[in-house]
Order: sequence, then structure tokens, then C-alpha cells
Amino acid sequence: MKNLSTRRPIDPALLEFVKAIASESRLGILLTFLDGQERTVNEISEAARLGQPTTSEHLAVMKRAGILIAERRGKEVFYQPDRLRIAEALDTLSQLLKCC
Amino acid sequence: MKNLSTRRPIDPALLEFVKAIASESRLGILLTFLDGQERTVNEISEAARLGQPTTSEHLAVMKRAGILIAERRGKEVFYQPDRLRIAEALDTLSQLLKCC
DNA sequence: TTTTCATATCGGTGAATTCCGATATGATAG
DNA sequence: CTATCATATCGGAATTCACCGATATGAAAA
Repeated sequence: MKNLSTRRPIDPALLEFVKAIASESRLGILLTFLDGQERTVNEISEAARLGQPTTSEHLAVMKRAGILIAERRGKEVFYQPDRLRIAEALDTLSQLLKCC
Repeated sequence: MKNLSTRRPIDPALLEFVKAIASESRLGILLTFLDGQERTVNEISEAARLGQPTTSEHLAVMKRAGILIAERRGKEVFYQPDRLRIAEALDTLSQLLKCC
């Protein structure tokens, strides 16, 4: 009988990361940070042309996935990419798919 | 006035690629190829523990996204990863996100 | 304390996705 | 040609997702 490789479990954190960037709106938000500046929710909302609640939700998804860092200063919350974790996740993904 | 970076258009092909791997079932299917062997739909269906039509659909999605190559030989269709395009897409993604 | 302002959460709607069983297609065997 | 077998497509149910307007939260200003 043939030796079929059976299905492997997938690291939930990695899956969450990939899902978090698999969205036009969220990738668009992420590219908002190309200049290296941190931004408030309202700035991101404007730049991404999305409503404030929608933006807030997307930011929460990306934060949960380890893509963004949030820091409250006064009334505002500043978001910026977690560059290290993004690099790590991309690396993990590359390693995983490289063998395929 | 503040210089807000506005939303950038996202390469549809890249978005399609990311969406195609942002699925537990499809990542599972992809990892089926870890041993470097090409496989028939039925083999993949068994390994991934998914129904044949469901598997066929996922394979079509990944093929459209440039992740898999299909080759018909007789009644069977053999799938395997398009390693070059996967590597390219991962590279593009890394380049894009590296600057964030 | 009361008001204001930025952000988060809620409730709901419509769109997209996943999965399945049934069926169609298309290649080969008989 | 007819039957068989692998794969693809169809139709539909269940689930998830994106988005919005309304509202809640919580920090700072008045």
C-alpha cells in the first residue's frame, strides 16, 4: 500500500497571521504604515477609506494576530506594525512552504 | 496639514495568493506535498480528510492562485505545488511587508 | 462633575466561504 | 457504443466575514 502523507496540524498562530493579512482592507491598512509612522485610528480610518468602527475592528484582528502594536496616549490609540513578529511569521511561513 | 499616506492599490494576484493559503483546509492540503510527490485528487482528498468535491474545489482555488500545477494523465489529474511561483509570491509578500 | 472627543463594542444585514450529496464531464476499458 | 472510474460542477445549508449606524467606554478638558 502507498504511503500517503497524512494531514498535519497547522500552527494556529500562523494560520491567524495569514488570515489577518488575507484581506484587501487589512493589507491596505498595513500599507498605510509604509512611511514608518505610527498612526491613530482616525488617521488610519481616513487613509484606508473605511468607517471608524470597521477600521477599529480590522485593527483588533491584526493586533490579535500579532501584526500590530497598540499604545494608548491620552485619548488616542496609536497603532504601528510589530515589525519583528511580522518578519518572524513570514519566515515561518517561508520555511513551511519551502519544503512543499 | 499632516501628510497622511493614502491607501495603495494591492496587486490582485498577490491578494489571491494570500487568500488561497489563508485556510486551514488548503494549508493542510499544501502540506500533503511535503514529501515532494505529486498526487491525485483522491489521494489528496483522503490525506486531507475532506470530501472529493470539496477537495477538488480547494485545488481549483489554489491552482487559480498559482500555487498548484495540475496535469492530467489518463483519467487522473496529478497536482503538485508550483514551487517557483510560491517562492516568488512569498518573496513579493516579504518585500511588501518588510518596509512597514 | 459634566462635556467632549477618540476609540471600542453591539446589533444587524448582505456577501462570501465551506462543506456536502447529487450529478455532469471526459478519458479509458471492454 | 456502453460502462466505468476520476474529477469537476451544481445546488443548497450552515457558517463566517465585512461593513455600517448606533451606542458604550474611558480619558482629558472645562
